Amino acid sequence: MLFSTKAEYGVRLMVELGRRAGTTAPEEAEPVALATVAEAELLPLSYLEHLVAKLRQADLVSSVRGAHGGYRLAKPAREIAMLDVVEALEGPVAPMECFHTEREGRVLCSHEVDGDRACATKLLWTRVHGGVTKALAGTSLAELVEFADAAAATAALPEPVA
Amino acid sequence: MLFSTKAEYGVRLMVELGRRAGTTAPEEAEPVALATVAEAELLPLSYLEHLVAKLRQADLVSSVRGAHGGYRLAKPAREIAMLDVVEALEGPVAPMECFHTEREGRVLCSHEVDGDRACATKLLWTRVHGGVTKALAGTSLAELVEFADAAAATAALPEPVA
DNA sequence: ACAAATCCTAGCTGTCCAGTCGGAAAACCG
DNA sequence: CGGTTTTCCGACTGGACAGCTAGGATTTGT
Ligand code: FES
Ligand code: FES
Repeated sequence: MLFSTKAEYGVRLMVELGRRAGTTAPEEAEPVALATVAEAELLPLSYLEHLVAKLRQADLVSSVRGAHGGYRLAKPAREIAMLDVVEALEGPVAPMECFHTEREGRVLCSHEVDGDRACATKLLWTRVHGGVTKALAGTSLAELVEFADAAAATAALPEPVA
Repeated sequence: MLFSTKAEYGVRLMVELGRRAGTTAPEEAEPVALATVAEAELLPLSYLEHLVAKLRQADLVSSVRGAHGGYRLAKPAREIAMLDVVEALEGPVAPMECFHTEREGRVLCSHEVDGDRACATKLLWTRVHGGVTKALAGTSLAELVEFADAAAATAALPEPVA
């Protein structure tokens, strides 16, 4: 059980955009060309194009076309929940094929739709689903950006000789 | 992102074994033929054979060969954590390909192994992983069995005429 | 001996991930 | 203007893996 690289790459992309924007309001930040982040993160450019398209459709990034164009965050990093990012890339997050969350948090599973019998495993998948969404929804892009900046800062320190 | 049907079917199988055992100690319970649970849960028998093999290797069920043979739980349902069940079926649970949990809970990811740079997304996947494992480890088979029994009981009530 | 069951290995079919490719449209620059 | 840089869009592919199925060998009750 794992997320695909769509999520991995897409999250990287968002973090990179967040880092370049820094503290400036997203509207004023310079758009970043996709080739730049592809080089920085060592990811295939042509693949990133597909991912960023989904992020744009979800209104998480905005684009500027033409020369000197690129992408920037559509809203400040603190207001972007990673749940939205991941769902934009991978579709609705559910632990099982048969598991569909209704709008009001009500859970449906195939066995119940069929109506024949109560589903024994629903309790388990509901808990798992809750754990994942809670972790995802409770993490903002800003947190990851800070985390990445902090890691880069310590890495940039002159290596003490052993 | 989802678990495969291996987990779904396997959990069903375990619940079924737990229900048939009832409150009797697992050693004394009659072994249940796989064909029985296949019929009860409408699952392909030949596929279940593969799944139960993994559960047996993980010492979650024990088998009795020959006529009147079958499977039973290897220990009381209350002592079986669903995390073990799922991991036996799907392998180690990790949200990403690049994400490996060391024995002491330490987390390694490919970027760090390469040593070149700190991984920006590790924070996120660590939280997700924690959410999933917490949900899975905190749920025992006994809980699911009780849940299933309760649901079956209400369903068995005579349907009030509309 | 026979039947009922577990056990084991192999293979098959579709789906989807990960990535490539080619080219169109849009905007800037001289 | 024309050329360059970029986003944008669709189609295509190669491989991996999920989800079975088939066939048989082995063990054990009656
Ligand atoms: S049918 Fe899978 S959770 Fe109910
Ligand atoms: S490389 Fe994926 S979590 Fe670090």
